[in-house]
Amino acid sequence: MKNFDTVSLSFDTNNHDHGRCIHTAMKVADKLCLSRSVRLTPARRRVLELIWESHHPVGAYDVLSKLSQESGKTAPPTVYRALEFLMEQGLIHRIESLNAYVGCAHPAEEHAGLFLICTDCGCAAEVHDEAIDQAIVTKAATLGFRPEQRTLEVRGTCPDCRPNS
Amino acid sequence: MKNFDTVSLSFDTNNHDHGRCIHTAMKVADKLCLSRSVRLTPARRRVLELIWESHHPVGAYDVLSKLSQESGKTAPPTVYRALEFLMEQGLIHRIESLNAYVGCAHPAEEHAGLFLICTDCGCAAEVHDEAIDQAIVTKAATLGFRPEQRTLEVRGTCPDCRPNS
DNA sequence: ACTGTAAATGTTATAACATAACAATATTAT
DNA sequence: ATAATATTGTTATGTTATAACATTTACAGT
Repeated sequence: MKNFDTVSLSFDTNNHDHGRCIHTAMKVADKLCLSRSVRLTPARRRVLELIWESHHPVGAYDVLSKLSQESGKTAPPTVYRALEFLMEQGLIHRIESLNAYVGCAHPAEEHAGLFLICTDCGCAAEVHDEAIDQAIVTKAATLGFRPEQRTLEVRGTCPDCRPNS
Repeated sequence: MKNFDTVSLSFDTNNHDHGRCIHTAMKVADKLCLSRSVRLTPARRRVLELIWESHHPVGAYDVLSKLSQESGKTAPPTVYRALEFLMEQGLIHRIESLNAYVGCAHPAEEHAGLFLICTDCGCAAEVHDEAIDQAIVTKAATLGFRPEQRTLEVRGTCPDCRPNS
């Protein structure tokens, strides 16, 4: 049921308490970095917050321009380094089909996610499904392929954007 | 068994008769375009051939430079237009995680593929699996999400590159 | 507290990927 | 032949990402 909750939150961008959403994400990030003895520096932390400002995947240059607005001239490497760190720590995911980044709702757990991306409102929900994982692993094994990392992005229409039918 | 054959071909880049591979792909493309009354012009055809030169996904600018070598100065839009056309016709697929393009082995059929990409040799095999398709569709339905298009790319090690274990 | 080392950040430049806009040419249907 | 449409050429620019090297900051050991 937990996954479903996550998804509900993600899709329901107008009605959920997103401030709380961000707050929780940041607390989890703080705790996680502390426990791993890696440094969630102010710059990295701010980038994470900016990404969490919505459930829409955010481009690196969007982050960059916000950063520039609030902290004066900032160069791309600043953002990309922060993104790289956050990805390594599992705090964000990259949406390959959008060249954009989105906060991860449960960074502590190892996971291979599935992103449902609404082409109407632009929101992206990260969900998990054992049956999908299993099917992919099985298929790969059949072919003698050893999977290491994966990208699964589904574009379509989310429940909030769908004319009720 | 057909999928397995396809995959074997794709992974077995050194041993299969790739000339034949290309030849078949081009014939299918010709036939398909004819049947659809769309024009596989020389430029488009050549781009398709270049992409089929290997089972490795090819970047747009790789295609561009080959085209420039053989036909004199060529500009990016030439390549991107051809790629767009070939994608529309299902003759190639885009690998989002690599910003690269790869030939489609069965362009006539509607399909949502899965790409197994070897991080060692760089080859990409397109496979299909009913169980995976089903699991994704089911999950989406459960969440009220209407899927329209999807990207599924698995990076890992292919059988040819794996130390026999 | 001092200092050497490693980590992080700043800075400049450029690479890599992609499209907008408009002109010219080729194809097709009539 | 000609008008309408599709394709290609051309120039410029937009977007995404990284290389390379300088500087600053944090931290561990003394």
